[in-house]
Amino acid sequence: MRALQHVSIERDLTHMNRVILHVDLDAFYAGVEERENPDLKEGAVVVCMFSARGGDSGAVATQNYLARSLGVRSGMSIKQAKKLAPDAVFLPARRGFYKEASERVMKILRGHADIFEQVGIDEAFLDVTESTKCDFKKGAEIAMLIKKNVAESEGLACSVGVGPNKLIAKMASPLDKPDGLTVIRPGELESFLTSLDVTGLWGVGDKTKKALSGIGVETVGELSKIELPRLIEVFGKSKGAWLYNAARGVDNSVVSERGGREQIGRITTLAADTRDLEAITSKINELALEVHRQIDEREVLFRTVSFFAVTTDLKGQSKSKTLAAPANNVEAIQKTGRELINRFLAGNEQLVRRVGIRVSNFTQPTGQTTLHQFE
DNA sequence: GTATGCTTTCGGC
DNA sequence: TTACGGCCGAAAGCATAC
Repeated sequence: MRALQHVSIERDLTHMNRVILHVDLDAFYAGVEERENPDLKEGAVVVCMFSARGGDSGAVATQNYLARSLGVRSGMSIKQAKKLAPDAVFLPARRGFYKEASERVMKILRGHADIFEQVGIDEAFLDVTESTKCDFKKGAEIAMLIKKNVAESEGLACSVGVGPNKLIAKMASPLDKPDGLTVIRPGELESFLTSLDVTGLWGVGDKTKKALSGIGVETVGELSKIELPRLIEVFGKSKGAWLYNAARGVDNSVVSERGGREQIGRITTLAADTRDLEAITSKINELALEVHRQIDEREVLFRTVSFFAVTTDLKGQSKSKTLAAPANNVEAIQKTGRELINRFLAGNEQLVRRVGIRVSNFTQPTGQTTLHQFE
């Protein structure tokens, strides 16, 4: 009897009272550049991806907070950024260099986590439920320690959100940026969520906002008043249930270590717009070599190949094909790539500006079923 | 009808 | 309206399977 009670309490604790941290490096690329050259901190810094067209063709990857205050945003054209911040320093992005810094930071973060999950180059989730014994005060102390460690060893600022699950931690981390720390305890969920616009929920974008608007819902508080059956009726079982839970700050998704990227691709801007099959194919073949080098390194097989194109009007389109059997040779990428290029050209009349190729749907070369047969 | 898988688009940084 | 990278993962939308 006592044992049963103990089990059920323990299960409740793990389900309801997790302590999750979301760590996000502030203006990461710009932060690394500032650390390398502290004089940069005096002014606006814009880290750019220059295209193969030369001049200022390209887009902004990220900017420091001074540039941000002038209106510069990631994704905007470099030309536009130069109009907004003519005195800023414009630097070419050095991705490999940032990756090295990222790896050192992630190593620090991993050291503070019971369970660790890296997301992209500059974000991570840490489950610290065990080591804090579900104590949010201890969670906040770990967050402060992480911020101190990352600042001292890498000279970088980060913002941390602490919450009872991934959803809340992720939503909390940007609230106090830069160099922020925001803790949201289970008892504070309702007041935190109620007045938020529905798009404030991580996972709710424009599409879902419009659909919710259609049933008279604008804020998370309003969403929480809708009955579950109604949400399932409008959004289907899975998304309806997700919305129902999210509106209450409930999220059962777990922090779990990732095995590496799930897709590997390369994309580039052509020297001039074209619809020439041979020109596009030869560029894709080059990119395929690079993609193949990476999957070779990872020692994985792929089953899906995707071709991606941006046309003169700057609209993106993709074509993909899943192979009957996993492959690992560059010829499979190139051959399928050519097939997809043909399909794309057949269905589109625009000139092509950017092209890319990517592979996904990975499997391990030695199938586990084969191993299990001998166990 | 629901689950699953595949293709395409979207959106963040 | 003008005018733009290179990635990535997730969402959306559809087809097919059960």
